[in-house]
Amino acid sequence: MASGTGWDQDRNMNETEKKAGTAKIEDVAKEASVSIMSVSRVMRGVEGVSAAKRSEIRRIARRLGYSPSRVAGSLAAANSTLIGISVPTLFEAVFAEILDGMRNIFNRAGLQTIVETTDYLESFEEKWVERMISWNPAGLILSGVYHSKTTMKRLRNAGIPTLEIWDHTETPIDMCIGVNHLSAGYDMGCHLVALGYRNPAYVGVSLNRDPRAEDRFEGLTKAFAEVGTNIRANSRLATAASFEGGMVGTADILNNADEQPDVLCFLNDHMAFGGMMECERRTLRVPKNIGVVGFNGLNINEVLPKQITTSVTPRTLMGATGARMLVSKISGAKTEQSILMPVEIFAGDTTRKIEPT
Amino acid sequence: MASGTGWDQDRNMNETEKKAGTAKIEDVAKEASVSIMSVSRVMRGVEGVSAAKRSEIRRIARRLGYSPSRVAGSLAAANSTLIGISVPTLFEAVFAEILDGMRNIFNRAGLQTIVETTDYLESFEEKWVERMISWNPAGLILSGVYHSKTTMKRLRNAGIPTLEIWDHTETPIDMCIGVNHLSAGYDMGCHLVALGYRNPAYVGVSLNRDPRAEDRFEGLTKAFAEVGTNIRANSRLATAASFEGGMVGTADILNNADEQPDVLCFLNDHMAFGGMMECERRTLRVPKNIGVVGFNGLNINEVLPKQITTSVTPRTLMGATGARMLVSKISGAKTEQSILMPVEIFAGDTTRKIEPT
DNA sequence: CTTAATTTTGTTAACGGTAACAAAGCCGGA
DNA sequence: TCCGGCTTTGTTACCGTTAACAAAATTAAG
Repeated sequence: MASGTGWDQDRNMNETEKKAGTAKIEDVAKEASVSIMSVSRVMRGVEGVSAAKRSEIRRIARRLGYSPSRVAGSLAAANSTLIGISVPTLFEAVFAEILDGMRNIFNRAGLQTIVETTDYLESFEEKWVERMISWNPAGLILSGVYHSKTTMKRLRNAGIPTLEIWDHTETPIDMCIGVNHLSAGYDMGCHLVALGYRNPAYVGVSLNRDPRAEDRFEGLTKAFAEVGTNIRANSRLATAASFEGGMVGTADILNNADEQPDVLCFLNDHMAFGGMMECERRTLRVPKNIGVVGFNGLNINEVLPKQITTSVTPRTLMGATGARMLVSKISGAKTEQSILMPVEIFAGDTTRKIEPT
Repeated sequence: MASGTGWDQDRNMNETEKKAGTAKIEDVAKEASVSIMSVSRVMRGVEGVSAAKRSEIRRIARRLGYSPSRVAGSLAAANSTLIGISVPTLFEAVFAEILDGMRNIFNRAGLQTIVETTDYLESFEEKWVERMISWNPAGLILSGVYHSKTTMKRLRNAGIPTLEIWDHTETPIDMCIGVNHLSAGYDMGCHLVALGYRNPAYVGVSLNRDPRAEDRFEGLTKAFAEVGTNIRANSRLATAASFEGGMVGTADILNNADEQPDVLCFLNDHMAFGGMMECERRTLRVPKNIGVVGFNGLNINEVLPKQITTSVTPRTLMGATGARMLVSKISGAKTEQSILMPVEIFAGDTTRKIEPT
């Protein structure tokens, strides 16, 4: 093969493999002495090439390390295999689970996903939408139903199949699947009221950060207001929805509240766990002396000796169903416009029936 | 504006906004009575357009809802703003944190990231690499240093800046930043040996699943072998590296081991926590009756009354540094080829000094 | 007022493919 | 042998943008 000199070796490689990754359809066509179209057909797996040529072209493409350019391809064919997905954060298992539910569906449909985090910033989401649109995606997925005006307008105009997930509205940009956070909060509130709790406190994060959490808080507030209690008066906002945030917020409340609360409601299960740890540290017994309530049904609950009372949301199913909706919309089928998923209250070991005082 | 009839309104919109999202550079150019190139220049923010035209073009582009096609753009300019990132899973906070560290760096550099999960499957990673290459990315990031042969060859040939992260090797495909899992395991093993533990057990997940965990186990094994103890004889493999997996594996060991272990080593902190819960359920006191050791420095540790002894890895910093390496390589600068990050042992409350028997 | 230098604007030819259509090759039947 | 129909192969014209260069307009200098 190579004659032995470095120069010849280089030259030889130049002919057969070149800079490899840079081989284009033309190189393959030349090497196989066929037209570019034949190569294109083989690479895309469409009919109309004789078996002999087909396998010959395949072999040469492999040898040259040819990889068809999706950039050129999707420009020419005006088709896209890209799904853009925006979530606020990947630290919340919620979104990891939603994404996990989507994965298989999109893979099977041959769609490529682009995941981006917005850190709960509308402005960031807006820029992301702009960037994504310029990639001509087959579909877009946004978290929640609150977006900037520009974002909404942009998406309505763009005519790209769009799915809003996790939150719910009857008037989505295009399609929507999620839970009703307001009623999730309200239902939990009613549950607590029914148990006899009358002196609740809330620990969350700064307002305007996570609108879903805000809605749940709103629901809780309403439920307690119906029995004449104002939970809002007794709330603390930590800087992060983390274990530690829950702990710090709880410490703050327990130190400073006029009257000791009989139940602590948290933005999510992470915070609830942190808060519960703080209670135990102070030898406040849960649920004997104080109740603890989270949100989401985090899987840490599986191993806790005292399972946290929480609202269980169907994350994986939501992801999978949402992905299916989007795929079917993309393929032109008629699709459900808006799906409301149920939230179930899990009555754990951190709340109990309270005797009326 | 609109004359009042539905038809006219439609017509009006047709002229000014069209199907909006579908406006192309040509439409803007026509509307502004300038050449396509002027519009292109304005949109890209390059010099050489008079202030008057510039703002006029901007206005019209906005009105028409014009969004430049990155697909066409990157084909023509042969430049790419895409960074492909592959991680095994998003359920491990490790990877979420690494990604978080990268985010700002890439954003600031104007690079778009595409995140994909491989579920620890080499075959999946291989397909992903193939797909990514066809998008002509500016750079690629893979998790770990173990990849299929095809993947390695493909990447070496493609000439795309590639970063391997989380694990470490002196012979990366291109660049590498991570920790040495083997010595992390070994160091923790030595730490435990020094504390006096001689009867360790291990709880992880099925072999060949997570090669990094495998390496750490190897290191642990070596450290204990040096004092004549075989930890491998006393190990359990759960199906998932979760809270529950840790609990189930622990129960299995405690039920079936010939001799009760004096310390339980876990694949990560999640499993360690689950295991600790199981110990407490059995009123086995930690660390009095049994030690518990995790890996990673999960942030749940911040709130636990007993902080888990663990190896702390610099995830966020690793992500940020890795992203910087890649960016600088992309921009043609000379770059470090391989960076080894330190792992620190955190001596928590779940291990103690053991008296020699 | 010229002329040169500089800035602004426009033209042409890619970028790497695909769609749509045209041409060529192959087959059996008349 | 010739014809029509089917399959295989090739040609041409884009897809929406940018690089490179050319032309026109403007400004500065003499």
